[in-house]
Amino acid sequence: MRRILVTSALPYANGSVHLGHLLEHIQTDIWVRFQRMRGHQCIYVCADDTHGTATMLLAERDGVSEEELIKRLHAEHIADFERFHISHDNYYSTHSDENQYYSNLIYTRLRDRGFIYTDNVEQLFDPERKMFLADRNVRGECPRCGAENQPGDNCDSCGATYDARELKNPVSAISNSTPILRNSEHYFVDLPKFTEFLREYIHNGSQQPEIANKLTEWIDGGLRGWDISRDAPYFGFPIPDTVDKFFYVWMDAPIGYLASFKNWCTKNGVDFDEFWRPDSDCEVHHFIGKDIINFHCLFWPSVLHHSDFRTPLKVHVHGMLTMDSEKMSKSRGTFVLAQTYLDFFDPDLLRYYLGARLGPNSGDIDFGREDFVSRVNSDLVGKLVNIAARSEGFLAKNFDNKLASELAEPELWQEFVDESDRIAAWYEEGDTRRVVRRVMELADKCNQYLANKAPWQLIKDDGRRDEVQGICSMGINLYRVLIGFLKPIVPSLTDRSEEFLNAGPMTWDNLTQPLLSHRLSKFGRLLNRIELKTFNNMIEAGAEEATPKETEVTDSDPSEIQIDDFLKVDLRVARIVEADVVDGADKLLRLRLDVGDHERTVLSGIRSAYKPDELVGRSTVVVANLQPRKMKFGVSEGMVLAAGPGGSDIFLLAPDDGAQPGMRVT
RNA sequence: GGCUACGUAGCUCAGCUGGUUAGAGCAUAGCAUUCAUAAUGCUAGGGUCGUUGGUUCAAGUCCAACCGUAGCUACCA
Repeated sequence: MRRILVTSALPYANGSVHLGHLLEHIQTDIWVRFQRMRGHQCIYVCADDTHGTATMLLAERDGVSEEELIKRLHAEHIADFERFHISHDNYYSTHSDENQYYSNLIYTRLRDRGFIYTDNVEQLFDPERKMFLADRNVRGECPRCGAENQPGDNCDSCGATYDARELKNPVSAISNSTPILRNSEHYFVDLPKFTEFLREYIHNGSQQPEIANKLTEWIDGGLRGWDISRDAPYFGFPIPDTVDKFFYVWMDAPIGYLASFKNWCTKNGVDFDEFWRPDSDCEVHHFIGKDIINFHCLFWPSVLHHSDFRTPLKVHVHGMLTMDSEKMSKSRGTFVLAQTYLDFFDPDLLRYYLGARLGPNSGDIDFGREDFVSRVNSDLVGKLVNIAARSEGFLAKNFDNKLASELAEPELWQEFVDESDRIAAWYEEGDTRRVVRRVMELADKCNQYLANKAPWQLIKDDGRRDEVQGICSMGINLYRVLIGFLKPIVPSLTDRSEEFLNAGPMTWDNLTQPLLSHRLSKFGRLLNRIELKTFNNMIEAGAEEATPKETEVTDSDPSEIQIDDFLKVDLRVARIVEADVVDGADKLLRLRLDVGDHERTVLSGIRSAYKPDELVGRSTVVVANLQPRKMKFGVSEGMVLAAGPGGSDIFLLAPDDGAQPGMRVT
């Protein structure tokens, strides 16, 4: 049994989970589920990346503490990933005791060995906010072409790169004041000292070939010291034995992998050092996007190696996600949030589509809406699931759902089973698009077999009933192998299939044993076709969501409203008289509300936290003058109020005893 | 600008170390079929493999230049 630790890059705690995050977590999760299915110990950890100026400014804008902000997003991120069946063993935070401990430990080890030096850095300083400005927080005129309102690192207009200090007429993007130059002492990791180590490390098989090329280029260009300190005010960990110096967020972010794992180890009684001591024979795998290879393939292994930790066995780098061949864009609506996607589609469909597109190299992945719809409909529904559906009918009607006692076509069965090793090898190297392609070829083969045998003809002949049973049992058994091969990619479709197959969870070993003389349980609908229209609706919804948010950011004072604004909202006490689940919707409950003089129907997305029965008879608060909204499953006439991040953490508001339906809330 | 990838049918891609008439799926058209969530099977059309040169008996496959696309260019999170 291999012992494997796996990570995905840490999502930053300043926004919601979107399709870009999901690409990475789905890729990782497929790999993780595959390893577990093979019987290996595979621990998958992640965390929120919480530190830095961005968190600080965002918290300030929202008028909350950084801790509150990151706590809220943490809960939201966990809920989002869960709904996509991302099987993290621990989803932690870089703002944790463990992380501070390891950050300090690594830093002091590096320092005591002479790998840290200090240097004076002259930087733009915002005199009003009393803080140093990162390049992105300065705007000014390009020193080369004179274009206005350019950021502090390079010019969008002419492409020049420069130092923020060269900008003409610089302005702080935070306070609009004019920055001044100021000196500050910074702490550096002496990266050039690690050059020889890195040259060896990047060719030890831990990197994809094209990534190793890229890294070689950087190393050949000469490494510079890595600035790991930031001045106060900064949301982060103070650097030991300094005043007002903090670790740069990229210093403690990867250490968050250690912290999250340590936290899990403590809870599960596992020895952390088994995995992280230099001579460990456990495996460590990182999954990242190609935008952050410098941090993970240069800084991170250097830092680990020189502070007595093992280095990662492999860094799996994927490309960026584009939508319809364009960058994801908030205003176009193609910057799709996890929550938006879930309002429209089953998570397995995204997993399938991305799985079908992802390979072992770091090329970009384009999400084509027509491609998505067609792959789901023809591959998953038309080819694969259809095999089960068309076979099952005969078995249910004529054979009491019982499979034949032997295989009708042992050679065909063997041909499918023989693919097991090849497919496993593709999973291992992250080539899931090959897995999917091969499985679909086999599905074609299976449909050909069924078309050839035409059991719907044979069944008319009483003397050939056994043949029909044999053919359909083949269909079911072949379906089982195929869905088993795809289990890491589409876990919930597999769950439903396993239930129907009635033979327990599939492992990589047992899926190559045929089911004989076995009784299936009742067949339910496994998957629905989708429409392009739904996809377009999702994009529209995404665009709508994005619009108000962006104006909010630019508005000078968005947080205050007038009393009139509040009084426009007609809040009423309502009693829930009926509550039902909505057929076909995952998240909605249909509530019948008594609001005093009449009753009305409200569709509410609280199904993940409440059962219909527990709601009937309760009082709550409803927005009574909300424009009725047509939803996919009917018209909703209002909105009930609830708090919480979502998932099982939704809390319906309730008035104290005595409040009667129809009373206005003021 | 430099670097790293990529550029094969309308779309998404296979084509391993160069070797018979360049493949698949989707889409399109025709036929068949009706067990299945209109699902499936068979057949057909469609590509001078980004361009131009070169190496070779032989190149989509190697080399060079050029064109185009994407990303990176580290003190941005």
